[in-house]
Amino acid sequence: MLSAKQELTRQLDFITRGAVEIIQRQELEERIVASLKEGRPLRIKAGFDPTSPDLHLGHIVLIQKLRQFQELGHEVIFLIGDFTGMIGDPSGVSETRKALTREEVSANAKTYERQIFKTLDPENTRIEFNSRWMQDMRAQDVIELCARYSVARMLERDDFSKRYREQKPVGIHEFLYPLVQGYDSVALKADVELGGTDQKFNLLVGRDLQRDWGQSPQVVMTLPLLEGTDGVRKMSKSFGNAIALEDAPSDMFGKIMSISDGLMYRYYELLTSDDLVAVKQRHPMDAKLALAETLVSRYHGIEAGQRAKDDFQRKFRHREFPENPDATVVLGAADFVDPANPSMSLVELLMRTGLVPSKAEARRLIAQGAILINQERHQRTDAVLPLRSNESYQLKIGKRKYALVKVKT
RNA sequence: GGGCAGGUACCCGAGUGGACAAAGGGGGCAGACUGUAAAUCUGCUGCCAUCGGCUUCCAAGGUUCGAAUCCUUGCCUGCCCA
Repeated sequence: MLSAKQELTRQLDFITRGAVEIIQRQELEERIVASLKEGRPLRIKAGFDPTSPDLHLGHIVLIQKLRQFQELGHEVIFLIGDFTGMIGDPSGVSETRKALTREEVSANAKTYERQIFKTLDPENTRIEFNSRWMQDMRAQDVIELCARYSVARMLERDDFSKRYREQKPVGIHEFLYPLVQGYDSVALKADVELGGTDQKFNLLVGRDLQRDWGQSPQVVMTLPLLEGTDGVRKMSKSFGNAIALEDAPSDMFGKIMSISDGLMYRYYELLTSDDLVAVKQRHPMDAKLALAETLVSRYHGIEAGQRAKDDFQRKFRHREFPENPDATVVLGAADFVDPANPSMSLVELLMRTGLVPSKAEARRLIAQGAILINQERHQRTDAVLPLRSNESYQLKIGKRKYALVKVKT
């Protein structure tokens, strides 16, 4: 049995690992002490915008931290910002976000639950929606909430002031976002709130508002933002650089493999508990394969992880045709002018796979030498392929797309 | 309410009557190189078609042989003054 002091140290170490900033550390310590003494778990809040239905690896950094709190016996509140989602978080963006409709928000929110429980323990997770207390607010209440903050303080935010300086629009409703998020902490009586480093401002508003409402201000803990596949910007669906938890195993595997080595170590650091020193001693490619397999296994099962790895090796390392091509086209008699001597233009064939957006694009790909049929390169844009009945053709389009064409006449 | 500046392809942005499917950059795609990457280099990047054609520069009208470019109205954005 650990002494109270040892237990405190253990919890603090565990909790603060990987955190960028803790405001205030001293307060966190006091809360844990009180929690231990009273046997009352801390309420840990983290909010998520249901702006898009897919959680991605970037969210996992935070969710993993929630999990750790959970392991220590604290109460995790997974707050789905269905109300705030209709405003759109202005954090770090250079333009007004598109607001979501109520329907979109609730549809997105549903898929969240399924995804987070691959990391969190459903038994000990409280899911809340901030519409619960926000939707019944009267105009008067909203005005009172607004009165707690000043425009000057809002404009302290870099993203607002930057947009303002650049003569880009800032909607008044966007000022409401941090206020509502802060009020959520009041409504939930949060002890600790987690967020990405870009959330610092919003998180701090929570402290101010809680003070106004006579609560002791929550401890704010910020976590690093995971860079997306481009290695530069934070992972975000709207940047198109995200690896979604519900990406198909082969996609997820492929996306992880395509990141740079430097970024791979970052992913190791933020998404796994592996020893970084040991990881860096491995050959980068082996390390990357292992990372991809680990992550795919985590979200799709061990078997899927292995299959994705095998498929990847076959596809890229040995340049073999994959077991599950991206498209399969079956051509029957009706597809040919003369079924006795079936043939089809290469352009048409590419279109049939659905993997090429337009004929112009198909021609470009052909001319650039991106098309291989049964290992053989075809570079004539006007090529017409004679096909044989009951035969299959392996079509490779560019670096990573494969289609199987079956002729059945 | 008044004044001014704007709205150009996925994004940024040049173009201010014909040579404009529209410079340049970013992004994306392809090829080479590699470790499957990253970085680098090269090419491509509206759509359909065989020459050629079609639809684009906020929207709708108009002027003109001809409009992204000029005019009118509308919508949207920013700034300044009230």
